[in-house]
Amino acid sequence: MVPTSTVENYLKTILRLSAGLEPSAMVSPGRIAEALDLTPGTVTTMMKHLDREGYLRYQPRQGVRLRPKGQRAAVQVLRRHRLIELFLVEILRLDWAHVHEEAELLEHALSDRVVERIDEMLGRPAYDPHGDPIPGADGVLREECLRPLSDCSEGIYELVRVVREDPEYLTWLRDRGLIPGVQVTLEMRDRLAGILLLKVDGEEASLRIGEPAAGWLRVREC
Amino acid sequence: MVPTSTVENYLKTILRLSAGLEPSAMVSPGRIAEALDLTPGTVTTMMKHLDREGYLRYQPRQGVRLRPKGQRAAVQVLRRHRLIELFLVEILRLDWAHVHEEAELLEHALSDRVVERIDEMLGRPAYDPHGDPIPGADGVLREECLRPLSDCSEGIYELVRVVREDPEYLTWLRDRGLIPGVQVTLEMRDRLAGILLLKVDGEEASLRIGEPAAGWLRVREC
DNA sequence: CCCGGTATTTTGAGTTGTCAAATATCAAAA
DNA sequence: TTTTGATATTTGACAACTCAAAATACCGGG
Repeated sequence: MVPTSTVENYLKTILRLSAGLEPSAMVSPGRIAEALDLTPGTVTTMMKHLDREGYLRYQPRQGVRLRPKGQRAAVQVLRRHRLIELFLVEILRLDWAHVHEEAELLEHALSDRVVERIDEMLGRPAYDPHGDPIPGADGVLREECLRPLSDCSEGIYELVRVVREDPEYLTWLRDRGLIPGVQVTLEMRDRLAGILLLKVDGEEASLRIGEPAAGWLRVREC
Repeated sequence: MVPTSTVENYLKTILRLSAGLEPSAMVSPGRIAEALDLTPGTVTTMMKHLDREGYLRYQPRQGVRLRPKGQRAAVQVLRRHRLIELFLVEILRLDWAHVHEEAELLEHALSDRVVERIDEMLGRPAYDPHGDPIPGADGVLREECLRPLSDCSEGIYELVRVVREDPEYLTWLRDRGLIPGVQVTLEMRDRLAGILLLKVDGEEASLRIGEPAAGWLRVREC
């Protein structure tokens, strides 16, 4: 009855892959295989299984769409994952560059009881250390429309979210004050060179950052 | 290279089963099967596997003895388990009656990094909430010789350890102030009836407890 | 010294999750 | 329309872990 951690990982990945798409859109097996680093055949097999179990709708050669049961399960995993990340940073004082990997393991091992205590202890937080929203215990996952900094024109923005887990990248960001909540000024951009010139609030010097690296940063207009 | 959580559970169980025995003693497959709730055949298969992997010495129809590699691995699991239990009680304020079950899951999912932070945060504790010693990071597991309260004669003792995980029993103990560190006076015992009369430090009334229930309590002479 | 009961091992099979490689499908280009 | 290339599915296999039940070994009493 209770999904295995393998199943949880599939569901979580499908949820992530379908974020932003219209609800009717299907996720292709290939993208799932890619995301989980599995062979396509493995994914096909599992999709049939998850369909039989009622987690999702699998239509051969079309793809897959979460059903309510799968959606609920996936959101709960996401909730655990993000609460754990915040817990590791806030309470255990772990480096934010590494908490994703840790949470990846722990998200399958924490009981509801422990998750509830953590949630309470952290004061029912709304965002994890990367700025991702933490779903409530009721399973409501609200999405915000944020813009990649790489799509913005000159102006003042609030850095809301970082959508990349790579520890080296995260360390680089933190060393330059680029953490969620900080105010950044996009002073100038050179579209031909693909470089942005930023002023990070609280930092001395301006900062040059390439378009790909700016693309992982999601901002809100101030 | 890294043991699966299944293997960790076998090793942990073998360590527990060989605690108190002389180091040359072998643990029988039957007892392992019993402890892990598996069929004997399953255990035989696994013992051969663990022998091949160098975790232990398996002698057919004799039993099994941990080798250094298996001993180390088992002690590390024990360390994780006990640190987690204490962490859950001290930091997360979970009920001590339930932390064993939680730790049983988490002990396989925590990285060394997290364990180290927890250890530090708790101030390098020596004992878990049940009074079991927590092995150091170096893998040293010291054993103390404690007496079951059911073997003691009238006198004053310190309750050091509770060697049973059953939540109902633990709740019952706590409600009567019987937690590790408390001083208890064995006022009288009725060997024929199999009942002990206790005075728990800080409690009003004396307490009657049966021999089996007293047998799970380990004490040190005051 | 054999005999019966208990503990252990063997055997054959099932489950879950995975891969490699052969095969099938489909849409877009030719 | 036919071909082609990308994507998806099928097939056969394997590794880890487990069980049920048959076969075997061991031990103590008669």
